[in-house]
Amino acid sequence: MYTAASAAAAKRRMLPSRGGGRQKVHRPWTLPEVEALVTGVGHYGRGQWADIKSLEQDGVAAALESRSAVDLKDKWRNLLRIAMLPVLYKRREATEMPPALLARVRELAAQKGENAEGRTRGGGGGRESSPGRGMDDDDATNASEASMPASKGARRSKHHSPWTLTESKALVDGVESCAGCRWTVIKKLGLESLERRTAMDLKDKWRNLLQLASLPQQSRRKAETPPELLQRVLWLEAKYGTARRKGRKSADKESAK
DNA sequence: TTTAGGG
DNA sequence: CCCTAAA
Repeated sequence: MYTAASAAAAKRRMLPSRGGGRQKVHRPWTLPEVEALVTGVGHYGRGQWADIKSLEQDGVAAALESRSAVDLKDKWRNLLRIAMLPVLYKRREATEMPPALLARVRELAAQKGENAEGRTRGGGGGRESSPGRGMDDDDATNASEASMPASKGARRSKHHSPWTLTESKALVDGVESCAGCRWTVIKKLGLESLERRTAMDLKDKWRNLLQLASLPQQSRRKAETPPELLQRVLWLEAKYGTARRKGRKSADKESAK
């Protein structure tokens, strides 16, 4: 909270040897900087902070030269709060922020959660055309999409692979029913929820679930993944994990348990 | 290395 | 702004 934040700030402030240069001492954002940030988000969308920082167009890169990608991310978050809950920032920067700019922020924020990337992995003819992914296909409001370079979709090999709880559950179900078989086999079970995930994705996710399940709840980020599911992960891993690594069917494990 | 969130 | 889990 504030105590921790201020404490960290104080600690930071007193540390004499902050090294060779930047002192990182609260540098209020100037209007030009904020405008550059907004322009950047308008071009690449939220995220892509590194790209925005390098955007030469309109002098965005120049204006944000002294700000790191993380700074951009933090500032955007603050701008969003100011734009969405003005009442909570009455006598602050909000008053110095041009209403039109805040309106633009809200506009960009409403720009939908961006287009989901097209996972193209492995060579096994992954067709994944995503038939019914549509939760809400309202793209009619993509007014500024035209100004956005096709940079999202082409260079989306990394970053973001938001697994939904439904997918995670499906994965656990798959592991359970497959009893120690390979990920490629689980993939072939044809679970609808796992349509857009490759065998490697399943492996990676399972690894993450395992890590999550192994961490003390105190260390867990949010409460996204239900403890019950994580519990099942631990149980299934203990039961079939070894078998999977050895490439066996573990028919004996069944009774051994 | 970069991004997302909590601190 | 910092710290750090995730990817």
